[in-house]
Amino acid sequence: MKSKQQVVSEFRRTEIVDAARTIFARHGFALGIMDEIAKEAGIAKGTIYLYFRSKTEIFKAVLAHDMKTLKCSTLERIDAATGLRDKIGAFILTRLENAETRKEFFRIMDSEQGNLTMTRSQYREFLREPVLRLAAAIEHASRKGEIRRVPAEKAAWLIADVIRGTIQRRLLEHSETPPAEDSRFLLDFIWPSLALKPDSPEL
Amino acid sequence: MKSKQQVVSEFRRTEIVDAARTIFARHGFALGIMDEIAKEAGIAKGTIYLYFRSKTEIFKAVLAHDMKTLKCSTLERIDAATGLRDKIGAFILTRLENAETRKEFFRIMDSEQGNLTMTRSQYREFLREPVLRLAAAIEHASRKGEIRRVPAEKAAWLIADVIRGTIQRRLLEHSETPPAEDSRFLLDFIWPSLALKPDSPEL
Amino acid sequence: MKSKQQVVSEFRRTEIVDAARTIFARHGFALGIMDEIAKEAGIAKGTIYLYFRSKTEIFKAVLAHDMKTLKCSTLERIDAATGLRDKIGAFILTRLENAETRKEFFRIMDSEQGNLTMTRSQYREFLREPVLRLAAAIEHASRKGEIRRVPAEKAAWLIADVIRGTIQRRLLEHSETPPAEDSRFLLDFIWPSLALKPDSPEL
Amino acid sequence: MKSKQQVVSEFRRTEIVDAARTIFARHGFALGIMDEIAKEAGIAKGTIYLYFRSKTEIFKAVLAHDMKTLKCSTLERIDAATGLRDKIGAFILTRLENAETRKEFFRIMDSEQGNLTMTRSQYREFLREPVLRLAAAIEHASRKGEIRRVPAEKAAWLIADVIRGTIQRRLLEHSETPPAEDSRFLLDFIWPSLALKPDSPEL
DNA sequence: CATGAATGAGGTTTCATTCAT
DNA sequence: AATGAATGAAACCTCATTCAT
Repeated sequence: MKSKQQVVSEFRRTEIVDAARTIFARHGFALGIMDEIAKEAGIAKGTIYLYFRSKTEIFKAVLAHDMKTLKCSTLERIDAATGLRDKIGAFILTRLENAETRKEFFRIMDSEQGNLTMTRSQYREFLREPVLRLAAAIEHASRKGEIRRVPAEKAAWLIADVIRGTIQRRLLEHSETPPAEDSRFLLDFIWPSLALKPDSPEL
Repeated sequence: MKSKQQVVSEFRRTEIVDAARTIFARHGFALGIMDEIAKEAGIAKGTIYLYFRSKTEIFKAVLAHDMKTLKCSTLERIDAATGLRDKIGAFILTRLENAETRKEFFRIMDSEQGNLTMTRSQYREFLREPVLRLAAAIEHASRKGEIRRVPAEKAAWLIADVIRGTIQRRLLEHSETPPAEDSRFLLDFIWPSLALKPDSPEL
Repeated sequence: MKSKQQVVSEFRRTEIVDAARTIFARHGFALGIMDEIAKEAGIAKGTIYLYFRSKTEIFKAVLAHDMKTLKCSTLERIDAATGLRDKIGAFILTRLENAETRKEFFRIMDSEQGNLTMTRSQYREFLREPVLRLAAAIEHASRKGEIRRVPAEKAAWLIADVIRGTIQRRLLEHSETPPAEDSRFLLDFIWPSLALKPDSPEL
Repeated sequence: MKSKQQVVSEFRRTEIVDAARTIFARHGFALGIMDEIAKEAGIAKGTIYLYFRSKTEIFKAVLAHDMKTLKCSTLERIDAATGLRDKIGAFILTRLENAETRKEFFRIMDSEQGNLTMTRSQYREFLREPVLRLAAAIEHASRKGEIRRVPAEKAAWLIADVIRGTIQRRLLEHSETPPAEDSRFLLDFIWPSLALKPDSPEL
């Protein structure tokens, strides 16, 4: 049971993280200024330091929070789907939708990598779990002879790659295409690489 | 015919660009300090300013130079190949090999974004030409009935996506796998998405 | 009604302007360094930038403030005097006294020029108003036949010139002569140039 | 007898001093850059240091040269004139004409004072001699009863003051009035302050 | 003699972090 | 707990001076 203290504290942290995400998405880490984050959060600059030790700490918190959220929702929807094709579809769609609702996070992930010692590998880590979940499903289907024999993990990463590329293009071009449409296209395009026979309709 | 002056000057610029590439790859733009670049280049800080007006100018020079180099080599090898499958293979292999020899450039491209007014979109631009060249080949084959009917440009971008993902994984995992091997795998994996029939029964 | 904030802020600005005046008077604009101004003001260098955007901004503030003060006091005392001779006397005395209490400002005005886009002409502007006020009085007396017919504005500027020269000599020689004495001498010397008859006593 | 060496060396020094005068007049001492001086002189930057030890040295040379030239011409013309009124007229006219032909020097003298330890007092020194020569003439006339009894040196400085002010106004307003005209006006205006009786009834 | 590329001390400005209120 | 003024380390850039050619 949380004390009132904790609730308030938790709330402040969330406020700050939200503000920071906006600012970092806009300017990147180095050019995202504490003053701006404070203003965005509607609090004083000094207050931030009551909740976070440093700018880097906030940055990590932003990523950690978003990654956790996104990872969970992705895993859930993969698990909820039955059959490999649907699981892959769920993976794709979830990621595209998430990118839609959390553009800022994706913009950050797109831009800050390698600078802060962890970001890039942390991102990989965050993606790894859903990807491995997908890989497991591929492996399973592969063994049961439902699809071709493919290196499951590699295949799963490639699927993740095309999703990521698609997301980037959507962000870049301010695409209005519904996620579901891009999702369907991706699935149809990729599926023949896994399927035993050309069972996908002509594109 | 270049004068000795020009040769030396050209050489200095190259030295600086090389040093800057290393530093920017290591720390990103904002955190890559001029002092460090100078030290890496083995010259004094002030000297840099004899050849470049500002830090941003250097950054642009790094990207412009590498992009041009990479773009040209990619286009050449695509054109040299005959047949769609080989062209795609050439595209993949060239990119993987380039990433091998120019790791630093890829690390930069992976990490810097739209803060510097251009980077991200400039990168897109640099990739666009080879991708469109590939798309043209796909379109051609598609019309001649040699492959499935697919939206050529989209397909080409997806191919670029899996390559990019593979490159990143290679960089991240300090992979020792020869580019040719990863290249072959990618091609085999992607090809069924384009082929009329499953022509690579065993992977 | 000013808030406490505003009072403090106002006070800081004044402190900085005062320190800057001292430093600029000592070394001029280009050679007056921010570090020194900060030290003179007894604050950290960064603090200055909370109150002024740039070094140039501070310089302008120094001049604007002093000019306004000096101009107002001069105009007031000219207006307060009755009769041309007394008005001229008021002009001279006020300027000499001001130079006494604001030596630093005069040292700056003496040394900085049109580099800073404005200074010199701004100075002219600042002097112009009192001088024109004096010119009006001369013109008036001239038309009423109280003095010789002279080009009023030119005459007023010449009076300003001898005052300026006297001020400079006083500053340079660290003169101990009371302003009133120099003032009386100047007035007696100049007056025959305006008077109808040689009515001034032998010097 | 000068050797060829010395002649050439002398020539180079003059070239540099001329260039420096132009640049210092344009930007002041601190903002007058060696590169610019070199370019103006049409030689390489390094060459300057074969003839002058430092930037300050050049500045001093500029002033010293111009002051000497101007001082000599002024003294000569004062001496050449006979009678106090003509001597004063000669002083005024010479200064106005010099200001015309050596605008740059006057612009420097107007702007750099007090920064470089010497300038201001050096300037005073340069003016002092002609002024004292004038003072001597005034003193002489005063004793002989040709003019009022006035403190000769003070009076001479005041005359120098109105000249200086006039020069500044001419420079500032890019005045097209011939020096002779301004000179005549000044003399007519000042003379009554010295004359025994109002001898110039019409101005 | 002449050059101009190279140097690096030193200047202005920014901004993460602290601390008195 | 919250504030935001103050701090000062560090970044970018300039330019007087040197020195190898």
